[in-house]
Amino acid sequence: MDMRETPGVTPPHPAPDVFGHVGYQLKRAHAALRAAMDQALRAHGLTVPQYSCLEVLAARPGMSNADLARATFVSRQSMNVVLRGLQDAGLLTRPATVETGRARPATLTGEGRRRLRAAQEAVYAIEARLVRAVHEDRLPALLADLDRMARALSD
Amino acid sequence: MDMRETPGVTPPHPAPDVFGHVGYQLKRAHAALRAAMDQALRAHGLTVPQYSCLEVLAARPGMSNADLARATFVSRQSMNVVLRGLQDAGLLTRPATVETGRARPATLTGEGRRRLRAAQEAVYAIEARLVRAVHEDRLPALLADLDRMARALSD
DNA sequence: GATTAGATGTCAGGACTTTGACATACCCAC
DNA sequence: GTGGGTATGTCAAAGTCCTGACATCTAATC
Repeated sequence: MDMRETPGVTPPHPAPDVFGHVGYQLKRAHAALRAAMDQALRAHGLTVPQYSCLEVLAARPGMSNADLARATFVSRQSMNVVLRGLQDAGLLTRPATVETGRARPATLTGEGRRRLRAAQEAVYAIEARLVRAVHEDRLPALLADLDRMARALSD
Repeated sequence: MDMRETPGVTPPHPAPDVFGHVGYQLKRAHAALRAAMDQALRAHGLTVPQYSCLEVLAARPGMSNADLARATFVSRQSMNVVLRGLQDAGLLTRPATVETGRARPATLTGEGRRRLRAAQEAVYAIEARLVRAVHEDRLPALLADLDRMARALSD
């Protein structure tokens, strides 16, 4: 057994130090993705939260503020200002009033779809680099592992 | 071939929508990890950047402000305020002056090591949940994929 | 030795995000 | 119907982080 001068907490798996932990590598990959997306989207006049909102909204039209916040992993308040900005820019519309409940469904405008399509060209190039980086046979396994990790921490 | 009503950009791999993209699942897993760590560290009076700084510093004593910023994926300015806070709390020390260059090496104090060890107990429990979530035979492959993705976006 | 480039620490300003709080609206048991 | 629980939208305040900028220090180049 390991008899070095480590009276500390034993890590849950064999790793020489923090840099070998799953959490650290997850953070590192996410930081790289965030930086790449930030730079790519700057040319299109969009921030990452704005793009995420448009992308999710294109896949699931009619989502409410709270729905979008959960789907993009930010607070309702943050998504609220994002929606305001996109609405003022004419990229999406929300009914001023709604017959039942408080949730106002948001839908993309034509201009919103156009801007999203232009931005997707840049972002999908990044996604393609991610996909090429992993061995293509292992891509489904990677997606499954990410999903299981996320759900393991959410219960 | 796919003949649905999609005149948009074709995604780089088969996924019904955004939620199947690698980038999205990466973001989701990271958000779950961040939330879990935030909650776990609150009991120990540490923020995630503070804990990251202590953890990295324990693995590589004597790192400078810029070194720590790069290792924890924040700006030098953010790391500077983190170091100030930890220094004021007596968890690490930096020499006021240095014989050569501007970089002041930071080292943990005894109290810093004690606080880190206490916090590690909580954080390593989260890391253990991550490790259990993935099939243990695939853990090395997962770490390799995360590493390759991060490096693929950093060149 | 002077100069240029690169790296570091720090300050000021602004942008973004979160926490806390409150009012409104639905749903379900009773 | 009524009360409790839950979900939503929004406001205010605080915290966090980043971009831009500048001075300092080293090392390489001429």
